[in-house]
Amino acid sequence: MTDIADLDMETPARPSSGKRAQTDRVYDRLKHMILEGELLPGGFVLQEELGDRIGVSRTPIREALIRLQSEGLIEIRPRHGMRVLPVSVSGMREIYEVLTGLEAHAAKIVAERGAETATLAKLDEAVAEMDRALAIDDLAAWAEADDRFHTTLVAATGNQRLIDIMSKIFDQAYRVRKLTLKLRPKPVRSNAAHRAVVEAIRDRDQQGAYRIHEQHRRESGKMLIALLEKLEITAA
Amino acid sequence: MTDIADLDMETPARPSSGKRAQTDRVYDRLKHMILEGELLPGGFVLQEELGDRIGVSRTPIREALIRLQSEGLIEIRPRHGMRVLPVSVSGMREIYEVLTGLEAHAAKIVAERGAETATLAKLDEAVAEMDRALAIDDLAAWAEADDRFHTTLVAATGNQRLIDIMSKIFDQAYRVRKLTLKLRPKPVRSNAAHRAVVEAIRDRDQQGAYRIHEQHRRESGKMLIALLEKLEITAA
DNA sequence: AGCAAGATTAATGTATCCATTGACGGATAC
DNA sequence: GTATCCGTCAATGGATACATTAATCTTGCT
Repeated sequence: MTDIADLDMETPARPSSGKRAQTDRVYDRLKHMILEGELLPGGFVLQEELGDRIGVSRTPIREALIRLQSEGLIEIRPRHGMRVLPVSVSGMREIYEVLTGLEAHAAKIVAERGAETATLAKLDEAVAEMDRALAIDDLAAWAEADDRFHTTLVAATGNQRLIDIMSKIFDQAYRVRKLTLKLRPKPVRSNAAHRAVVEAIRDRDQQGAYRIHEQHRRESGKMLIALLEKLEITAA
Repeated sequence: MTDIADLDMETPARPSSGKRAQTDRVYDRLKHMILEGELLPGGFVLQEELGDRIGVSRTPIREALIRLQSEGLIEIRPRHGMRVLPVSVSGMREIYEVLTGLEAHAAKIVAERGAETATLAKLDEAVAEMDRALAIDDLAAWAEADDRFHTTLVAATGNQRLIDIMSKIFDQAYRVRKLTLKLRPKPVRSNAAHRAVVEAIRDRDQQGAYRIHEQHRRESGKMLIALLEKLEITAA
């Protein structure tokens, strides 16, 4: 019964355009609302209210909520509705631990296998952009380039499962990172670390890539946690 | 609006017993069927058929399927039903890459923070059990102890997100591991590696714990992949 | 015979309906 | 005044009904 042709389909392609089901649009919409802070943590919201707000019945709402819950963005509580989960300081610590381990591992893998020139170029470009942005104090641009760097690095492993996991973790951290962007010290050392990682990858230096990236993530994680503790920011 | 009391609830406790919703039971049931091979990869199964088989309407089926899909166990294809995803060789490679990176990182974290004596005892006990099982060629018992070792190690980090991610990855690998258990060479070196990891943790030797565990996972991954390639096993 | 366009059908996605159940408030007993 | 019990009610979980739509089959044409 197992068709040999099935093998290539192991990661089903989700049609990103064209006719999308209502559930998917609701999911995207809600996720956007959560990430961008239109829907804040704390209060419970009823399914019906969400339905009214988005203009759809409870069914697609429920299905979208199930997905969001399994991704750790919301909590569904039987007779209270759903609420956006706050990300506590300890939650952020968890997130950074995973981030550190997985990204450093990704750097090692990429260094081991060697990266395409196109990938290296993308990484270089991201670092250059970070420098540029930092020079003119454009934090938003810096953050964008930083994201791109990390995303490119992870994508370069070609490991879809790894990519998916990282993406979910990123989403969980998104709000906090956005909030703290303006408050954190200027990320000067960050750029140097990124550059060094690219170099290690280029040199096929597995251990170096791993060590440098791990160190970098660990430090920026520590910085962020310290910042959060100082600010007593608990939710974003 | 953000209640300070919310912080502790960040990881909502799922009531594991008591009144459970039908959706949850369907989810458990389906997951069990998939993991234990009662529902094989390859063929598409319609929602209605599942409903009939389990004795429930399509609604809870759909909701359970959404969860299973987001966990990477099945694929839902609009007019064909759902099918259990086969785990290809390359899929297994992905899984082991993640496993390797995360577990080694977990070992490092535990070594860094130091483990409770209870945890160390559990790990010791698991290793002892593995030895015992190996001596009498009881592969099932060995596998069970091996699982327990890895689960305990990851749990010892106390990082719920890490634990959840690992659990999902484990589930994905479950069928293949079960299939190959009888076919793989006797895991003699495995036990030694496990023992060494526990020692490193006991000595608070971060780097050692990381290096040994990474090496171990990497090797057993390679062995498994080679085995799969030889057998041309593509789905479980 | 082979192929294309249209009709048919079956499975889904969504809406709606209904029964269940847990939260809340008020009344009562202490 | 306080705590407890019970009744009410609202929100949910689940079943059902319905519209949509893509896959398949038919049929006619070349």
